[in-house]
Amino acid sequence: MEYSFKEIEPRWQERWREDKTYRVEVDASRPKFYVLDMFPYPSGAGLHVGHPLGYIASDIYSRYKRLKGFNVLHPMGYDAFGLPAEQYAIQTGQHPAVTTEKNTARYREQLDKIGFSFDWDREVRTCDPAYYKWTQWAFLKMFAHYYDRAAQQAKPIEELVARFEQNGTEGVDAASTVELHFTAEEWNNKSEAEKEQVLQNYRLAFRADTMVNWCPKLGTVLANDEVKDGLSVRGGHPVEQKRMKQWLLRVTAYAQRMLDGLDNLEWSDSLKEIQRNWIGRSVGAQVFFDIVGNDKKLEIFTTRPDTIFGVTFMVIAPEHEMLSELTTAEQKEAVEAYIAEAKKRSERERMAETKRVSGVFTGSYAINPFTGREIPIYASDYVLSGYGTGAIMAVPAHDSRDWAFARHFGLEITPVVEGGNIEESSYDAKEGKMINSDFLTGMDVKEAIPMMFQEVEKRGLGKKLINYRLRDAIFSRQRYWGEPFPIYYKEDTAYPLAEEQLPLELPPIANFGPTEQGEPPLARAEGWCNEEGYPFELSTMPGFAGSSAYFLRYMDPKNNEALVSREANDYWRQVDLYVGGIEHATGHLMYSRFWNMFLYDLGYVCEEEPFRKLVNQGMIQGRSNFVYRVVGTNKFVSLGLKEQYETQEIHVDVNIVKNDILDLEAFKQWMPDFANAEFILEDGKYICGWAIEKMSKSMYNVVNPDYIVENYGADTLRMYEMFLGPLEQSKPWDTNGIDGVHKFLKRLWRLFYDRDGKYLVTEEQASEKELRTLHKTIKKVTEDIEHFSFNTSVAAFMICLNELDDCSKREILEPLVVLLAPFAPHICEELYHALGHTTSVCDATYPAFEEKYLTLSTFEYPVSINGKLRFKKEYDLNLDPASIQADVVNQPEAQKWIEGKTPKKVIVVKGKIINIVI
RNA sequence: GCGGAUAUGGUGUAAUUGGUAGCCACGACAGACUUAGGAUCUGUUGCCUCACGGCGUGGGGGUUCGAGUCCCUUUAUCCGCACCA
Repeated sequence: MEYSFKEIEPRWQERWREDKTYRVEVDASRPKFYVLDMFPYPSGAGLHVGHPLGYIASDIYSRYKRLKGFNVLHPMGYDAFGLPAEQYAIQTGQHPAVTTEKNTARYREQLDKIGFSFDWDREVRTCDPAYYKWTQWAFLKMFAHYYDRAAQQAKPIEELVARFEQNGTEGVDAASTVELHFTAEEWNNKSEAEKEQVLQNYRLAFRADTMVNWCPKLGTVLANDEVKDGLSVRGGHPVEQKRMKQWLLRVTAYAQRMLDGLDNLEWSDSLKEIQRNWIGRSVGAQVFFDIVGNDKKLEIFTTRPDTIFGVTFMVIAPEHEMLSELTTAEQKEAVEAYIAEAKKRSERERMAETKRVSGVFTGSYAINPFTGREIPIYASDYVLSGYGTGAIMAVPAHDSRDWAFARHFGLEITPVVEGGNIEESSYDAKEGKMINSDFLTGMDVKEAIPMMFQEVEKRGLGKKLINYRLRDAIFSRQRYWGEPFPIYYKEDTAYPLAEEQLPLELPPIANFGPTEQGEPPLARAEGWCNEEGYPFELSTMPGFAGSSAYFLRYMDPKNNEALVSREANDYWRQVDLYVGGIEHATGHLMYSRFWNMFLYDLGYVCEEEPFRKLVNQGMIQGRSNFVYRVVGTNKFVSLGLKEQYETQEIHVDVNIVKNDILDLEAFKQWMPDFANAEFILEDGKYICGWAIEKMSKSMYNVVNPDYIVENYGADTLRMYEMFLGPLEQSKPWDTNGIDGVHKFLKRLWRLFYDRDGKYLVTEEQASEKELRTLHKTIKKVTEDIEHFSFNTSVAAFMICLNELDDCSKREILEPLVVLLAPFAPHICEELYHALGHTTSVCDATYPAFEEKYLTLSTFEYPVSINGKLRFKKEYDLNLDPASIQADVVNQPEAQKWIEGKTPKKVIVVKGKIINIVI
């Protein structure tokens, strides 16, 4: 009987579905473990072989934990709102819900074939009203709260209103868009709309008129993490800066907590570093500079207050609100020309030309508060309006950008720190002795910085301040296929829906593009207003809204009363292991931490951080194959001979190439153009060229998991994906090599059944050697799983089989099958039952290794003498190292090399003699 | 420019964490069984050399009895951030 995966795998998948083998419930008697995958966006292209990599790893870990006695929550769902379905809808008129449903079914079919242990009863879809009710609910909560910085916590907005009514802004320390000051009287005299206007400055979900990333091609605004190099991440369309009124989430309120929280997470250092950079904390000083002939002061932010004696000019951003006021009559024309030019340049150009120096003198002067000198104020786009105060004090001697600017405009460069050669470049390092700096002169930079923080405060010039690069997240999209905002408008004032009115369902429309007036598609919806006729918000929520709390919903997916019940949350708490791509570092992984912290502040969840341990699987790249057409003919020349001809390189479908050898018949049938192809072969074969590229349809290098399952089985696919290399490393998919893993499973099968289907397993006692092999394997595999080193654990199974040498003893095979079950569940389930069990291998007991089998016997070790002699001898581990030394020295073999001399030194490491020095 | 990661046979990789470099596979070569093989099994396979032996973990240097592993330096590739004051 042959190993027939085609028969075995569907049979067990069916059985698992019927028996609900993977259903999981709260069970206080057992320890819990929560393993989560990043849920997929169901795209029309279906899964390729790279998508399941992380899912397979997490599935192995889930199954392993289950065998170890944990109650494992391992759910799956779909991130179903999104751009591609909507773009498709605009082109075809087909409703995104229909496309999404179709794609989801296809995904499910593909996932099922791989044999995952998901509890599908807990499936969530972000586009399901019963699900997005809770996305809208969280939004309403954010709308109804502000962030109290003193208490480091979100609090109800009513508490803030009460404080305003009592004392105005006096004593209020709240996260806000701009710092406001008013008295209780002023507050109480405001109209309802005016009060709301003020509150928008504090709400955690708020509407503001800000500079946003506007993508004209997509017709929507985008968050910072959705833009890269001035292009939209989805589609690669140009993005411009535009002032618009948009909904935002005040994620900046949580900047410090998100930064601090990283320290206690088991995430990779590189991922933590990306988040730290994205938050971008910097400690500096706010300093106010007097302006000549103006009562107002110019506020700047600097991290180098120590260099203040070297300030020779000031620079403000072209968008700075004081620019027109600072511009003198003589400079008006030049400044306006500069602003006009700066506006014309796209964000992309501006970023590409960072070396270009441009700017304009405003005509005004500021006064250096320490030297009393008058210094010119310039405007330049190298100063960003969005960071700090949009104004800087320029220290050309110690900042390379200021240096370039000073050189360009012929401004003075005064060194204040010793070091470097300021004729050639600025000296930016934060080390050295201070010079030309009055009372700082002679000090070290490291002493001068804290000294100046004090001095600035003492003189009333400003104060120490912490700045973050993190921006509030733009939360509205001018799109259809997303969660509607539970918001309606009276005049221009936003009002929340009552919780009881949720979910506010997406209305049906027929045309999915923006209106002629440029309004979002929801403007086309009939009766898109509340009972009183007040219109609802026309934008919808962004993609990250639905994925920000889905891990909580899995804990209690059918609850209609709460996002997650207290009972379920208290049990499952947080995700113990999260597996997914690093591309979500500054998007989803930031937003869901924010979202979770907010719910934590409100007492809805019991853990501040959502994901305790996170593993980033690497990307699977494609491995493309090429054929070489002789130019102007229909002849194709094999790789080794192509230098003799003038050839054209053509991508060929990797599925008709094996081990880089082209299947000639399949090639002829592949495309009509090649039906009459002729070949110039080498050794009777056509050898293709290859290259590592992104896996994509246009490169014909997409390998479909169904294809692998069809030809080798799910168990082979699972093991081969793990065998390919370390989980976290990016690597190309190469179907060559899959035979090795497949052969392993066939050999395992052979230990149970011979060719004629005769059952071979015996009750015979295992030998010492066999037991050693088994226990060595258990130890190795267990350790490797714990370290997510699945490639080496697969190798360990292969070594085990090599060493076992056709052993068909139950004593060995039964533990082995359980050990292998997380990797190859179908065949192991089959073999486990063949051993006489009637329950699932998922409920077996994980085999423990016994140390005695590993340590009882003697072991081999090497000895080298002066790096020359190498010989082996077996010793008992329990022997005293000293006696081993004596023994080795006295051995004739060793003596021959020592040649009668007394060794100077015998080096023993962990009871092993490593070297003898004569 | 700043930050992070990686570099080992023809290929994917491994290395008890400072201790015989190349485990486990793929591929290749040879053989066995076969009508046949893209099945199965056995053997060989880092490089140079008939061999003895020598060389070998991107390059150069260092620490050490001993370095793929630690330190310095350099090159290449990938990733993240990018006028962040």
